[in-house]
Amino acid sequence: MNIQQFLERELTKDLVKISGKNFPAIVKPAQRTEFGHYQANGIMGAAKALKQNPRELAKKLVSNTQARPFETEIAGPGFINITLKTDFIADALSALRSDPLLGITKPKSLKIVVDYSSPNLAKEMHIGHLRTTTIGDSIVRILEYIGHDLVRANHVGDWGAQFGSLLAYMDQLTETGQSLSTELKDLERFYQAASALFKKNQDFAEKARNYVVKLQSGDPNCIELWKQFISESIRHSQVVYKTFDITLANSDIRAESAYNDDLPTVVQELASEHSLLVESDGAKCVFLDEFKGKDQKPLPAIIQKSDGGYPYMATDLAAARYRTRVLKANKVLYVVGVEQQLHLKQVFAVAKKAGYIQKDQEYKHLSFGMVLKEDGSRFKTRDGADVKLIDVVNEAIERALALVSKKNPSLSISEKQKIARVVGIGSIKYAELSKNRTTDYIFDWDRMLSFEGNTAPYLQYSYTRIRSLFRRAEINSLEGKIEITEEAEIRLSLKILQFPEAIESTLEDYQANVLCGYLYELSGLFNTFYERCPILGSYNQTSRLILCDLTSRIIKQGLELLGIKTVEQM
RNA sequence: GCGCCCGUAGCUCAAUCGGAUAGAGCAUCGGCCUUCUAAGCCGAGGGUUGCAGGUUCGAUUCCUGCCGGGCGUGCCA
Repeated sequence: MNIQQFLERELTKDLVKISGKNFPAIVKPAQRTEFGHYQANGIMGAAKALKQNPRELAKKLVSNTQARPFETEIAGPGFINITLKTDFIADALSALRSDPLLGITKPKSLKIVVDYSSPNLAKEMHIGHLRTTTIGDSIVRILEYIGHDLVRANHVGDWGAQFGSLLAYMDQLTETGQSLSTELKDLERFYQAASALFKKNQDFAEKARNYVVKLQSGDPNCIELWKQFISESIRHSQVVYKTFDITLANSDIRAESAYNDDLPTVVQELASEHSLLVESDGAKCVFLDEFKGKDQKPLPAIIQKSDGGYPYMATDLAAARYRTRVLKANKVLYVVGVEQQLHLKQVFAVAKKAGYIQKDQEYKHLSFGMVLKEDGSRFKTRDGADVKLIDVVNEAIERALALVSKKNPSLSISEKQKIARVVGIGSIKYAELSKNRTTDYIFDWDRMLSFEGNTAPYLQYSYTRIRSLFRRAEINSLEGKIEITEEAEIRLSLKILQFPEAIESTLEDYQANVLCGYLYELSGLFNTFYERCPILGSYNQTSRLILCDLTSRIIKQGLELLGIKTVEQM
């Protein structure tokens, strides 16, 4: 049950009754503890529209009480403060215990495509892929959890000019008798070596350009080399996904090249069926009024280049077409950097005109800011200075191992390693997810891998405290009345009951930091409760253990929705 | 030039889409481990929310103008 929605319904019903008009009660969680548990803010607005005194209106609303499970009180200019009765809270907690969804009401199931991670296979995954991969994976997990039908779309870049020099380099290595598999182990170095050759050696550059043509014309030898490179590169990224607990599987990959055969069709459909295509300077373009470039000139969406090649606009349109027609998606979410905003706007606009996006579908760009260095400058994409994602992950695990060894030296090596992995990976993901996704991200080892405060380890640690209690308690059933009396118990209980609200707010704009904030508050309230209220051996041990149990279930589930694991001790 | 985004405590970030006295963490300072894991808890200091106007009972939030920063702006992705 969503208490906020319950209160909203109840009070809005009453407000409509006394005002005769359809005013919402606007119920929100109380901002300060002295204001109770929730507050209704809609009375002031309603009173203004009715030209009435807000406090008078509030008085009517408050006195219009039948048997309500909450107390109301007028405050300030016309707020209504709402305090839930402890019986109500206890009953709601009881109901929650048997609910595998922890209070969430499943919405109507939709088919949702999430386009995320989508690395360029010509490069090794680097820190820039952290955001799309972590955010996308979390959104997928949350949407799936509440019952939607998810398609993970890993739209990897496996086509285009950058493969020319890679293939030429592969060819050259084979000719000189070097082991390809050895060289491909470090893709980043491989790419750098190839691009260095491209710059330095004119013959090589010529060969590379040749390879692009050969690749695009489907030359069998060339395709064979290409396939070898791609499968090696995919293997690399799957290792990163597995290490980093990302749910993307090989089968989630639908690469750019998968749309190759559709590209001429897209061009043809845009031209003949929709008359959208215009030739301009030799390129086939779609001009839409809403896009203006420099000097107010019309800005084209280039579908086919003057040399006959297809830019990613074409591929993205083909992908939209596929997602609509074949996948029949209700919703498509693109977890892509903010710098692609204009591009995606164009894709969506052209796709709508072409009927690749239907009126009842929602295509949405979930943008995120860039990864910056400490000095605020941008991580460059082609100078080879990018930090490999796998290195970040490994360093996090190392740091976590050092910390757990210090904090809990008595654990066995294998236990420490297991904990270090869970804590290290959790820290990186949480550092990313706990921030508003739309702002830029400053990459800082120390900050990212600090394990204090509002971090994954804090939540994971709270969880282990609870698990430790249950290990000590040695009980196998938790049957008994829930009795909450202490302030710390009430506040914790209320937060427990707000899990559905947290999930819903998170999904309003797909902001994982809302869920992070909720889990952090939950853990904080638990730790306060833990300090203030004795649990084992106390007069209401069972009731308190029930609170502990619910807290741990939510932390575990909530972290899982963020792609973060828990351990039993740390 | 034009379009979009951002500017909140020394630092990193919140503020549930207009609500009450702008909150956390880090850092600084002080207290709490012979009792359930101190990766914890309790407390203190720290703010003209870039600036100036406007809208209204009420603005970090909406509007206008400035200042500062970023990204994008026809054949890379």
